[in-house]
Parts: sequence; structure tokens; C-alpha cells
Amino acid sequence: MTQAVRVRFAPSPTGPLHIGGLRTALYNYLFAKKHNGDFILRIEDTDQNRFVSGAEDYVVNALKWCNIPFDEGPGTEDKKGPYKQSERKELYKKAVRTLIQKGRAYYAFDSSESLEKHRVSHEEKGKTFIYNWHNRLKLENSLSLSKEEVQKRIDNGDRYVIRFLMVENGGVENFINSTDLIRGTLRVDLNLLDDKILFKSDGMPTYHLANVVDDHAMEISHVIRGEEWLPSLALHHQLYIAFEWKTPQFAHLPLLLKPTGKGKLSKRDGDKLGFPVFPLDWRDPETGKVSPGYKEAGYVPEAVVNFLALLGWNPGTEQEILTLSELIGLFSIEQVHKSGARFDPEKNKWFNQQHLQHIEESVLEQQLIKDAKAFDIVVSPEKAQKVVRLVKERASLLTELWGLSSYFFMDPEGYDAKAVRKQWKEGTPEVLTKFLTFLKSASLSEPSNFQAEFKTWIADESISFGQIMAPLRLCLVGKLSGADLFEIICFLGHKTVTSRIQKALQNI
RNA sequence: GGCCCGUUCGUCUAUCGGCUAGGACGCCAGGUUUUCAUCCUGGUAAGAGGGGUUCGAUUCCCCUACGGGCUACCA
Repeated sequence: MTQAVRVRFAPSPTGPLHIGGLRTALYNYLFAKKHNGDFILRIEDTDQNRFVSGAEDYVVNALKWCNIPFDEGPGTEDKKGPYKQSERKELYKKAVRTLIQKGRAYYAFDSSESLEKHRVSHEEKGKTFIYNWHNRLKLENSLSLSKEEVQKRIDNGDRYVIRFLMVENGGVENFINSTDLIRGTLRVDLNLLDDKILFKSDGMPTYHLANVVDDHAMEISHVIRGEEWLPSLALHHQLYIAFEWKTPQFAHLPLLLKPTGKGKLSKRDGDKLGFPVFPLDWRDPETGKVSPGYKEAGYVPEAVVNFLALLGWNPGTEQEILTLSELIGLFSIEQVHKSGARFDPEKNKWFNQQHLQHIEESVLEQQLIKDAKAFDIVVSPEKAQKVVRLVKERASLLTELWGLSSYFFMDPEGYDAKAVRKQWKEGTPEVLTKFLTFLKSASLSEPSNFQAEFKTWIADESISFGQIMAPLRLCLVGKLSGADLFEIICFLGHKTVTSRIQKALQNI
């Protein structure tokens, strides 16, 4: 029997979840669900200095908004928990003791300052300082110092770290292969790897140790994470070997790149180009500054998920608008790309426009009702439904809805000057006055009937379509855009249409 | 600097040795026989460069260039 699929998304709570992190979570989720497996959320809060309060809740809320719920994680039943690394310290201590007993880890007393000095002096000579087989005996650690000295220092309360003893081969080339589901076989010379710190002097494990211990304890079958971890793959592989644990399979995801220019996508790109890089609004607890989120900016999760899924992966078909369940069905980790993908905010918006046409109309109606409230306008569900159907196709963002439909509920606040200049001619008031008379006897119950009636009328009056449509639109909407004019007239009704035309005749 | 990964239209991508290199976003031009928009049709535009392997390379190999990541008692 094959092993059950269990994957995890393991962010550190150092700030709001970035859109790149969200994609990593999404790929994990898609992979898990594709294989009827479990998706686990683990909070990697081993760095006490960078901890930001609220960040953990933010991750949970963001995943919830995106409809990618985790099967296990903070707040769920503790099947393999706890799911916060700060609550799993004993496990790491036990693991590192095992490694020390096996002779695969050792104490090191070198201060950060002295190591920094080594680094600088090596750099000056054009060399790279690596803490490993070739110099570890010249440094201050339990391998170079006597047993008594080591004990004395520990008893003395000297600060120390615990390092991994990377396999040594005396400098003879020692290539090992690691396998990545996306990239295939990776070859690394173990001689170039360093004795990574496993335990920090503050008593917390580093990512490398905690990650391997937890993935093993939580029976993770596939580690799907960002490409920035690729250089650590060989180390993690060696840790599994040292522990004599089964190694999970690995997949390293390509990074999300800036829309323009060099480097990976950052918060500043969003600020600069005016698009969100976070799923939800984030209020910095220290500065109070709010970074915009997709939700608040008017995006729907279906679109964000769809767009993100296609950034670095493609099902190989030409269909682009896909639901979450379709994505699950089509997803395959082998088809994930190797190279980074530039984030294109324009296309993201297009995806949103497309999804706006397909999602439940009630979502749009609710948004409209809510936005109207800000103007003290109460919109009935029936009216909201009607208007949404008329304007939704031209909305890219939920937040645009009100701007596209406010004239259904409020008189125009002014008239587009340029349009007036161009369309308001000498004979216009007369034509509109005639229209007012015609309107009195016209039936507005059905837009298509009204349109027919209207056409007969203008023919009788020798008024051209173009002559009257633009001024009429100006009176009712205030500018030359908006929904179908016959729909607008029927929606507004005799009284409002008449008063708006009269008002325009007085003010233009 | 060292190590690792990558490289098809401006951008996201298809192609898994046979290509007149396909789709999407964007942009441009038409159309929906007279309103707004959606929409539809068409156009624009690509295999980083150089060597191999091969009857044949975008596809396989090597080199160079470029891009990206890592090189922390951060993840």
C-alpha cells in the first residue's frame, strides 16, 4: 500500500501572508485534494525576534477566505499536533540529543562576532568561510575542545549552539543526488556544505531541525515549498539520513517575480503599481499602516485562486477560467514550471472580471446594497438583482459595482462637460420636451416593448436615433456611459425620468 | 566571490525530435445594419547566443550570456 498523502503549508508569523506564500499554500492544497490527502497548516514560530502578533490569525483568515481550508492545524483536533513549533520544543530537544548520541551533532561556542570576523577575513582573501570539516577543529566546539573544557563551559552558562556534523570526506569530491519532483535529480558536493546550526543559543531550534523533525512526526509525505529552499535540500536530506528516517518527496516551486524590473515580487511593487500583494487588508501593529488586500480591493477568491494557480502551472488545455474543484481535478505537480513567473496585475483583473460573471449573483447584490448604504440609499433585493444583471458584465472588481450603477438610484450630480459640448445641440431642448410628452403615454413595463414604441415615435417625429439618445443619456446618467438606455428608463419609471430631464433642461 | 536552479511573443503559457511555433492578457483595427457595455472577428509579437548529436532540432548534450535563489544563532 502506498503512503497516504499528507502535505503541509508552514509559514512563519513574521507578517501578513504574501501572495507568493498563498500560492505555495494553494499548490499544497491542490496536490493534497487531488490525491485525497490531508492539508496541514503548521506555524513555524521559532524566531522570537521576528514574531509579529496577529500574523497567525491572518494566515488562518486568508486561507479561509480563499476557500482552501486545512484539515489539521491550529484550532483543529490535535491528531499530530500541536501545530505551532513554539509548543513542540521538547520534540526538538529530544531529536537533537539523539543526533549528539549518534555523533552527528556537537556543541559550538563560537560567538556571532568571531564568526563574522572569520567571514570578513576570508572574503578579503577572496575565499568563502564555511564552518565544516576543513576548519571545525580550529574553532571552539565540543570536537576541538577537551571534554572537561566543554563541560566547564556549559556549567558556566556559556552560550552555545548545536551544529550538525555534516558527513566528512576529507575534501575528496563527494557528490550526492537529491530528487525533486519538479526539477529531477540535483547534484551537490557534500564537501561544500556547512555544519548548519540546529539549535540556537536561545534554546530554539532553527528551521532546518524543526522542519525535518515536524515533517517526520506529522508523517508528511510530500514537502512542497518555495524555491528558496532548494539550496537546503541536500542538508535536509542528510538530516533524514542521520535520523534514519524515511525521506519525504520534495517539490520546489518557482518564485513569483515583479511585474517589471528585477527580482521577486515584493510588497513595494504593489504600492508602486497599485495592486494588492496580500489576500486581506493588513494593519501593521507597530506603524498602524494598512496594506491593501485582494478582498477589500474587490477581488473574489475564485479569481485570485484561479490566477495564482496558473502562475507557474498549466493543465495543458486551453481553458483558463477554472473553478477550484476543476483545478483540483487537473493539478499535477510534475507539470509545475521550473522558472519564475512574473506577476501581471492586468491579467489578474481580467480573471476577476471573468469570475464576476460566473459566481453567485447574490455576492454582487450584497456588495451593491452595502455600497448604497454609504449614501443612505436603501436598495431592495429585487432592485439589486435587476441592476446587477444589467451592469455586472462591465465590472472588473466588486468595488466598481456602485460606480457603475449609482445612477439607477441617485440623480446625476453633474453633467460631463465634454459630452455636453459635443452632444447638447441647439434643438436638443425641444426634442427632449417632445420626448416628455411622448413618455406620458408610453408603457415602461417591458424595455423591449418600450424600445419598439420609442422607435415608432421618433420615426413619426422625424427625430434621428443619434440625435436623441446621447442627450437623453446625459439627462439620466450624467455622462455618455452606462447600461442600455431603455433598461434604464424602464427601471427609473415615468416620474424619475421626467424629473431628471426637467432638471437637465434647467441646468445645462 | 562561491554553490544551486532556470531561459518560447511585452506578460502568463502550449509543444514532451517533424512547426506554416498554438492559446490567453495587453495593445491596434474592424463588426454586433443608429444608445452604453459586454461580446465577436482579425492583426501585432517569441524559441538568449554559439557549438555539437541527428535525415531533421524550440525540444537532447556542452559552452557563453542573461535572469533568479542561497551563501545568518531568518524562515
